[in-house]
Amino acid sequence: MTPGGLEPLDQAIVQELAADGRRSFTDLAERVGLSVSAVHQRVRRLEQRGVILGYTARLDGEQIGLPLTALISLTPNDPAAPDDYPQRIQHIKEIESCYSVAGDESYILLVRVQTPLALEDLLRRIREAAKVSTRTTVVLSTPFEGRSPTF
Amino acid sequence: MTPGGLEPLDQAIVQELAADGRRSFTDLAERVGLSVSAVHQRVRRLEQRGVILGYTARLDGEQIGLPLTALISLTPNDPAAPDDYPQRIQHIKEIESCYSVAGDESYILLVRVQTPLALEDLLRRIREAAKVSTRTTVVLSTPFEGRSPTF
DNA sequence: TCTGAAAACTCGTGAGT
DNA sequence: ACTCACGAGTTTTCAGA
Repeated sequence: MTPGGLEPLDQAIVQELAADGRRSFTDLAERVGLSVSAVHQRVRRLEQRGVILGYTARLDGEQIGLPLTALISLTPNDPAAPDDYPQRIQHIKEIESCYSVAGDESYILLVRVQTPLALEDLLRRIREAAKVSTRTTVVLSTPFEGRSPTF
Repeated sequence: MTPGGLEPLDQAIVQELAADGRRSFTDLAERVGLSVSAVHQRVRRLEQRGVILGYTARLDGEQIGLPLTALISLTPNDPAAPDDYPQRIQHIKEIESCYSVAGDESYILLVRVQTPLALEDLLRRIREAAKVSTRTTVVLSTPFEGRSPTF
């Protein structure tokens, strides 16, 4: 169980911030048993090393007007074309995540839009920008999402 | 363009917090053009209404010792069984997100583990807990993930 | 890399418009 | 619903071990 390249103290800090990204240094210091300034230094170092990539508010898609979530699989039209798909589609704001995958398809995208019509338009833009075929799986509901990892 | 059930001011606040979940109220106040306490009130209300579900640090899977990401599709073994799959698998910590989907499969899971062996073990636990068949797509790389939505 | 202390800044609340 | 004001708490920096 555990060691994954990260010191126990850093691991504890990172886990606390994954669970609550707005936890104060004072609070973190108590939980991990260090002084406030030691925690401060460690968090800054974790940010600089790229262990912590950033902080975000998790939002309810329904309530922010993006009720339709979908997973889109991408298959290149021309298998010989250079593999620069992420670059070609990164400007498309509706794409939240992009995974390069092993399997029948090359990429899987997670997208959020307002309406079915917006999804149709999005698919057209993705196909044109990346010269790919798409296969779309609509998300009906999200039992849970973005839970913080345990390690 | 825009109105999705959220006031422009709330929209601006929420967008700032999606981009940087640790932004201070002072900072937010300047950006949206309100007093600090007005922003404070609005953020509290957004949290209570469930528009903001929480805050998290985004972490680098490689660096925290969970380098292997996978997408797992679930198909019920017994199509007549009650649909309580999320409940049956929510205790499994490696599962970060769970989507109920339209299509050939019933659910798609996003998971993170240390090693191929840990993935094998995880699949066994999922199949046993939920009485499902699984189809696994291994993530080779993540060009981008968890980008904040624009709305 | 840690601690402790001081200064600057931010939070959180309450009163008032 | 917003602003202003104030005390409490937090962040940030620095010297020293």
